[in-house]
Amino acid sequence: MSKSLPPPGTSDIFPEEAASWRFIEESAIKIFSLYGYGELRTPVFEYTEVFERGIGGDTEVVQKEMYTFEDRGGRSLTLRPEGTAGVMRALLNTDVMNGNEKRVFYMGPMFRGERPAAGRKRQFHQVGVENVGHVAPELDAESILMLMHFLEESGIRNSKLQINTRGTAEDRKPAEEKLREHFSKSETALCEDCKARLSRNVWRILDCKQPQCQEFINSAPDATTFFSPETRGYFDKVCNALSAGGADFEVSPRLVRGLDYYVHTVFEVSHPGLGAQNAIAGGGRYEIFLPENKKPVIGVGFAAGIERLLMARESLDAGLPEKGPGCVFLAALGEKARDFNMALASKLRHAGIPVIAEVDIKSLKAQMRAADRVAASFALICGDNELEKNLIVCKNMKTGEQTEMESTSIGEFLKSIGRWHE
RNA sequence: GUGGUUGUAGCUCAGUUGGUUAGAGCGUCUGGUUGUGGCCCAGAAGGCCGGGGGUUCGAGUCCCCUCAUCCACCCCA
Repeated sequence: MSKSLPPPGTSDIFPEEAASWRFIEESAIKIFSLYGYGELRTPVFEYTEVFERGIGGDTEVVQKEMYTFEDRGGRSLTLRPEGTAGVMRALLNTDVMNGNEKRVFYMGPMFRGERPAAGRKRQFHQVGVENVGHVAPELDAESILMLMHFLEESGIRNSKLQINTRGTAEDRKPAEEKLREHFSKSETALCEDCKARLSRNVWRILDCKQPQCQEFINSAPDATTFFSPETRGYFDKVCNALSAGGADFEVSPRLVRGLDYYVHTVFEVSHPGLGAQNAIAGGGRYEIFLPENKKPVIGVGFAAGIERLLMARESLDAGLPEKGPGCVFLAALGEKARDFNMALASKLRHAGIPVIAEVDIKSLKAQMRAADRVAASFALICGDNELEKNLIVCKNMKTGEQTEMESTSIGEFLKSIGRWHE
């Protein structure tokens, strides 16, 4: 076994696989652009407080999953465990706090010190979007519709969209009381985790998968019924706009998300092709407090896990768009021909034709095998005979056809017959 | 962090109750007459059997530790 594996929970993405990644990323750029979003690139690490305040100190993520370190200047920095907080921090430098709407998307690696499992890495990758600075139910709905559009573009079928409302901070207090009241009655029967959640965060009990808790979760009151008429009206508008946009969704009063900053609409998309970690995307409306800021930044957005999107695609046997033509392989017989090929390779590449040239002196048989292995669409063969007459042998690897031609016109010929310019 | 699983060639895996020079398929390389790939045939290279310790006359096989993998819980994307 190799001793050169990357650290736990990370992986190397080789070219063949990277093609699928790029497909997802390009789909994201294409679709998000259709909705007026532009890319924002923020650092992969931030001051630790950006996440502590932005995500919420009570969350699992902040408490035990962050990669935090001190830099040489004694600053406490943290590798970003999610994208939203850093984006908000960056947008603070704009006029977003004055009600001006900003639409941005991001993509890149995130880091969480969890135990790796199916669909979970320590370095994982997300694409996400944020609509910041403006509140309207239509924007919540548009964000969700954009997510579904993106999934469709990415070739991901059979996904399931669930939505819920978390209300506002004021809405939650009375609802929380009712829930605590309900679960307190059966405290001794709850699982250990839920007993702790009873005081720390009752909402999470609704999310619990332990069998012994299900009975009490099912009999729990629908928390949203305790929310204010305004909040419920807001949520109705989101649902109506979603229906109008043609989205299939399910309202799940028990959908609770693990980050503290959510208010009003929350949503999650799951896919059957994954495993225990079946959420491929999730998000919602949020109010985020950052260091030195009294007012929260408001917005709505989501993130999708690229690894999980790829798993979903794989379960569907989704193919990639047709590959372009292969490269041209330059075979040489002898050192003179090899040197000639080096110069020719440079000319062809500058003409936009991808070229792999053999640098070692070896048998033509071996070189043709190599050409086949790299899936070359043409092989150009050059030896002493050709050099003398300024010719070159051009072999079409697919048909086996072979023609001799002037070496000076080979570039034009290849461009006319190949499809590299497309 | 808690459980379980696995760890033998570049890859996928065999290795019987511990017993001589550790195997297969695929891949790679070389050949099958002069300068031609894919198919076929022949041959070759390539393994501190994850690492360390122990039991034994003898360990890839048994025991302990360690590292890593995969999966589940937790939580999330």
